[in-house]
Amino acid sequence: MTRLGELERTVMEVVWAGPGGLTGRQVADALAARDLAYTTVLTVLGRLEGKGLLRKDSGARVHTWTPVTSREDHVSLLMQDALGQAGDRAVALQHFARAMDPTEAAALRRALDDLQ
Amino acid sequence: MTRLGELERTVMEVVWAGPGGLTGRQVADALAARDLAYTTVLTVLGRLEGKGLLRKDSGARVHTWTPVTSREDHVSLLMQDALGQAGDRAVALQHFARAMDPTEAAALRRALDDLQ
DNA sequence: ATCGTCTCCTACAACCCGTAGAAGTTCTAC
DNA sequence: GTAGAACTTCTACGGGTTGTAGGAGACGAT
Repeated sequence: MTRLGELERTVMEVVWAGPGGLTGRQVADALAARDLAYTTVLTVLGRLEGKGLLRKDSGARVHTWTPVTSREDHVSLLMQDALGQAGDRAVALQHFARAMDPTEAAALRRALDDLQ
Repeated sequence: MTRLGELERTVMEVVWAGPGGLTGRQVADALAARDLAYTTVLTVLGRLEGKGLLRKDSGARVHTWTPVTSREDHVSLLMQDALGQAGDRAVALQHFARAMDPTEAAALRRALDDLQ
């Protein structure tokens, strides 16, 4: 599991927010506020592809990038990764539960109940 | 939340496993298998202090380092950090729950139940 | 044929991390 | 009380990652 830099994360968020497959131009436009060179965006997209987070669909002239996993799946992986660093996983989960706000704890409980 | 390198994490594990406050020598001895220079260990301890993960208690001659948070608290923070990257936190929690193994899910459920 | 646009490759500076030596200070053993 | 051991602090360097981007080449439209 490779780690992401700040811009890389931002780009992932753009792609996740998009309708499934974005061109470099579309991503660059979405990041217009950051005033990046177009090639900068392409470089980052390429790196994210290299990290296995994006898949490139090469059209004749224009390519599009699509997220390999959903944002929530990705987050879930990160959380499991973090949990994997615990010595005592049950205790870590306890701490995690204790640190959650009540509505979120309820959501998590529902998720666990829907599990079967 | 700063990120940790591999050696940094290993050193944290040593300190977490220790009886509360370890000297550089003790940490270096625990890592003898890696055959590091003593000063390497000291450098890492200093960096971990800079990152706020260790507190240095300076004795007259020998200093000891103590973890600022428990390992499980640290893990819980990492998990929350990861969760913070979700767009829809409830959905992310769902994915997380679904990816857990049953006994661990049970542990988490217990933790949530003990919450009040 | 020219201009705009796209991709690919290369590059560079900053930062992080693993790694450690040099120098200075203090304790200890003779 | 002096030599050596042990300890701390400072500095450094090499490799990897990340943000940033330019140049060159390919291709389509006018």
